[in-house]
Parts: sequence; structure tokens; C-alpha cells
Amino acid sequence: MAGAAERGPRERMVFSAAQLIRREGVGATGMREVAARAGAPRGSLQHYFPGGKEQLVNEAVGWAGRYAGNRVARFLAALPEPTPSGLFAEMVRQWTDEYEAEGFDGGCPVAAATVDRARAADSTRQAAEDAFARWTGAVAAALTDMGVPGERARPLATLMISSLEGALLIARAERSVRALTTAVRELGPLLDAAVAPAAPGGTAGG
Amino acid sequence: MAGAAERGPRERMVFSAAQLIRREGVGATGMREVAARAGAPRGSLQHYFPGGKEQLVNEAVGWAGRYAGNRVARFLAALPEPTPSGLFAEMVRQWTDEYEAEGFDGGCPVAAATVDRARAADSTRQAAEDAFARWTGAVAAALTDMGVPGERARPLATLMISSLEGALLIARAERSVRALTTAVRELGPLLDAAVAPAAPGGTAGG
DNA sequence: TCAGCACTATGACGGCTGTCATAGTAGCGG
DNA sequence: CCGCTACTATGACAGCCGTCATAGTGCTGA
Repeated sequence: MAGAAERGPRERMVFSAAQLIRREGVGATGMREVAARAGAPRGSLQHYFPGGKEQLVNEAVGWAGRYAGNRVARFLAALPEPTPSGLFAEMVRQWTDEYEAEGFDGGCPVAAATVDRARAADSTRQAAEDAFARWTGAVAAALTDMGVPGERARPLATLMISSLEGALLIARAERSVRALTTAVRELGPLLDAAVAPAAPGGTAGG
Repeated sequence: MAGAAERGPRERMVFSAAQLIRREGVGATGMREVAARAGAPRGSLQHYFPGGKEQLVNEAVGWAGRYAGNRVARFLAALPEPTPSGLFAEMVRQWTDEYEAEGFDGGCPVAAATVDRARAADSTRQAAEDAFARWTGAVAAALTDMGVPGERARPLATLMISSLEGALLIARAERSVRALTTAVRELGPLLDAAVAPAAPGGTAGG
């Protein structure tokens, strides 16, 4: 997750909150440190986020959801010939690149918020739901553009994101990208098989 | 995750720690509450867990890994005719049953420990790695017993667990079992296709 | 009876948390 | 100069945290 040249201090705080959350979890992320890392004064916290930590966390999660959704479109544009497996490989590669370059410290902030706050703060749970929905929607739209039938697009997008999120957990625990590359390799053919209605042979039913 | 009649107070504390962690996350789980929910005296904490919270969390994660591994064998025995998709469906059903009966408060304690402590406490990260390894090993062994070629068993087991873990996150965020049932439906055929070396036709390339 | 051990009981400590209260500064229109 | 608004700056607060120190209980064995 890049983004060094954020606009105002408010945006920088949301961004640094997301960064901290995905590394340390929500509970271990302190407001004071969020402000410090953003180069923002501590007093601005209560000014920009009168709803307190809950609001800050929710906005960080929303930011992550928007970021993930936007990345999908960019991946699509970068692919020479767009295929579902190619898109998935790009989504995963973003993570393997980070892990190999910077180590396995970071995870997905939406996952962290879900694990830490889904039960305690319903507004945060809702923010996570929205983030997943936006992300899934972007992936499903991309699949549809590639020729995946409309009814299959959303389930497959959900499967892609599920597998990615789970593989991220395992990768962090193992300090290895194995689970991530495994997901790409095993899921790729399944994804591409959903494209063609005019393929030679084709899968029965439907 | 059942287990009401635990033996001693020590085991009860480990169990209640796992329960609390999977609901609230590691950070929001307090030692005092762990003891209280276990019906154990607070003073026993420093007696049984001189390594402090870190040790308690690690043992809770280890317990969860053993539990998940053991469940696999029991699922296998319960299936009339064992198939990979049947095993996966059973693994997922354990969660959908819980969610429909008790709500979406709980997640996987190994996932929670990874998100909250993978960076801060390496011994906990290691415990999570071991838990995933044990779980994956059990699933891979089951797949092998079903006729899945040895080289494919572990990748597929990893994919199953990745998808399950990710779908759990989405399910909690959405308060819906949709992502879980989607994973079963979409992944099932892929898993079963890995069984037969003597299937009619078969997939090319290999 | 006394030691020795496993376990329990309780109070205190320092540290960090999120939040609030209060005051201060900068820029702007008039 | 004023007032007004946006933002900053600190200090204090109560609360919870994990941990430690210390003492107490009850059983075992000699």
C-alpha cells in the first residue's frame, strides 16, 4: 500500500492508521502513535475525528476498501490480455512483492479490523463489510468484462478474495509466500474455465 | 469449538483463552477475564503460566491447532463415502452451524493470533505456524487417503484452509454464511477432480 | 510438629490507553 | 481593532492492562 504524498493532515492520519492497523492490529494501535507517524499534531485527532478511535478505524477500513477496489481497475488496464487467472495473479503479486521486499509484517487492515472489532463495534464491522463489498464488486465487474457469466462473477470474486485473505494469514504465520503462490497456481485454471461459453467442449450444465 | 468438561483448571484457562481470543482478539482479551471465565483463581495464572500472557496465548493457539487437526480425522470417519469436496463441506459446515446457531461473534483463534501478534511476538507467530501446519497436515493426509496424488495433497489442503479462513473473515463482516457456502460450491469440483488418475478424459497438461 | 511443596489470594505498581477540558495560535472578513 | 473559525497544544483524568511481591492455605511425608 503506497501513498506517501497525501493531501492534508487528516488524510495522512487515516493512512497511517491503516498502516499501523495492518501491522499491529486495531487493539495495539494507539491514537498518539497514529498522529505521530502522520506527522500530525495530537490535538488534531479530536478535531478531525470527534467520533474517536472508532471513527478513525472505520475511515481507515473504508480507505483500504477503496484502495483495493481501485487497484483492480489498474491491474486490469495493465494486463496485456485480461484473464481471470491473470487478474488474480496480479492481486496476489502485490502481496508477494511486498513480503519479499519488506518482510511479513503487514496484513490486510480490513481483516485486522474484522478480527479485532467485528464483535465489539458494529460500525466497524459495517465498515469492513462495505470494504469487502466494494472490493468484491470491483473484481466481479472485471470478471464480467472478461466474459464470465453474470451469475458466476460474484461467487468467483468472493472465492478469490477469500483465498487471498486466508493465504495472507498463512503467509504471515509461516513467513513464506508459499500459500499465496499456491492459491494462484491451484485457482487459476478454475477461474479461467469460467470465461468461455464458446469453448471447445465446455463444462456441462448451466 | 466444544469442550465443556475440561480436566484441570489449567486446561480450562487455555480453553477459555482460546474462546475469548477468537471473539475479541488477542489485545482485547484480558488475563483476569480468562481466569474468571475458566472459574479459576487469578493467582493460578502466574503459577501455571509463568511466561505470562504470551505463553497463555501460545498454548491457546496450539490447542486450537490440535483441535482443528483432530476434527479432520473425525470428519473423515463420519463421511459415508469420503471425497475431498465432502471433507471440505464438513469443515465449513462446522462454522455455518455455529454461526446460524450462535451468531457471528466467533472467528478462528489462530487467525486472531496471527493478525494481532505475528509481528510483535515471534513465539506466537511460531505457534500459529505450527497450528496451521498441523491442520494442513491432517487435511493433506486425508486427501492422500482419498487418492489425491501426494504432490497435490498439500497444495490443495493449503488452498482449502486459505479459502476457509478468508471466508470466515468475510462471513463475520457480512454477518452471513454466503462466503462460506460459496467456497464450498465453487471449490468442490476442483477438489474432487484431483482424485482420480483413472478418470475418463482428464485434464491435459501435467 | 515441622519442612516442603503445589496452589491460591490479594494488593500494589507503573505504564499505556482513549478521552476530555482548556487554552492558545493563525488567518480571514470587516 | 474586533469577532469568528479552523486548527493546534497540553495537561489531566479515570480505567484497564500485565506483572510482581507477598502472604496464606492445605496436603504430603517424615
